[in-house]
Amino acid sequence: MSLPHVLLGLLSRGAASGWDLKSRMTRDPSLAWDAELSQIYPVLKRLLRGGFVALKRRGSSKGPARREYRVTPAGRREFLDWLAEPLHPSTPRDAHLSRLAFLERLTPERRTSQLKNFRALLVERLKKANPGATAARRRRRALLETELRWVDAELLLLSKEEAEAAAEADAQRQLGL
Amino acid sequence: MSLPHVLLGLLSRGAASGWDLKSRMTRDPSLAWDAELSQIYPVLKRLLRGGFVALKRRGSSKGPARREYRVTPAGRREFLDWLAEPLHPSTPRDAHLSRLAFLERLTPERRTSQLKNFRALLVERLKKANPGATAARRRRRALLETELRWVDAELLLLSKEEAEAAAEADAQRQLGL
DNA sequence: CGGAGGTATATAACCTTTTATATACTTCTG
DNA sequence: CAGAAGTATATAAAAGGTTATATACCTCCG
Repeated sequence: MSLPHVLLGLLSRGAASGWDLKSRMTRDPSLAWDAELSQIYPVLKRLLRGGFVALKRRGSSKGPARREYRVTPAGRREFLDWLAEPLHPSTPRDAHLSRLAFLERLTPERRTSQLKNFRALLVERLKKANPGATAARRRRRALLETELRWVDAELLLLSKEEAEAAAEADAQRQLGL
Repeated sequence: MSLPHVLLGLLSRGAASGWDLKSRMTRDPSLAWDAELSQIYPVLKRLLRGGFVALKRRGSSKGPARREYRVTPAGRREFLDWLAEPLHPSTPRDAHLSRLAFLERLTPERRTSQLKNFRALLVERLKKANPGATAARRRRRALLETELRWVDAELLLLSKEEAEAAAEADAQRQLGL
């Protein structure tokens, strides 16, 4: 049940429409949250009915009229209460990483290619990572860097294994002669 | 849609009941997945109907009869296909970390106490972290260690800020004399 | 001027996950 | 022997999240 609170948090950085909120969430991965527009619109309505946000209609230069929301004092209070709740490190679900847990089931070649692909994507993310202006961004960057180091270590292990296997095959061939 | 595949993966480490699968998932955080029993039982039924697992009823020494499942060849194939899909680093949703993104909204004192609490929980997790027998476990451990270093850096920053603020207050007092 | 593409809101249908509740059998403890 | 606690399965209801689809207005390009 974070979405409403995250929206309140984003709104308290400045009034915004549902569309704006979606792009703010998508643009900033350090937020650790994202949602579809189809989820955002109903939540904004609920927040409006609850008095946590106020609505201002605004003609827009492009497209249909924008519905801009800003937080009310009640909304700010709700947000701050949420923010003050104790923080836990979590082990969130991750569809891709759960695959990682079974990596050893693949052949070394496939494992290597999976990890190389993963590495390339990590590097891309690191390039895009925002400078560490906030604690959350510094955290994100540090984690990405660690993950990169980890992939490299795994790739190294795999290449060593391969070299050993090759050496052994060589030795066998020598014996055969 | 990972749960069915994760269950197949766990089952291919050895036949198990729904109850066993739940405890395997909960015990191993490097899996990056967990689910409630109420979700596991229906999924196992679906897998059974689909021919991906086979059932063996077993009287149990304690409690009602166990329904033990094992993967079929079709299940193994399905699992390996899933495993071979390209891996992406992801930015999963995390209810707690999304709170972190707004940390700067709290007063420095509250921030410090939040981070100290977070730190204590991290240390606990690190203690429990399994030795790095698999790539996924090595990854998890590395990330936890990085997170710990990050919290310490943030706490250091905060204490410096506090010291500066104190010094300034001191200077003002001196001027007032 | 027709269509592609971006801005903007909205809803229905579907799937996944959580929470609540029920049942059954066993062992251990008071 | 009553009740708590652990093992085990099961289902219903609610909440949360994704995918698909519709509408509307604008600009730019051919």
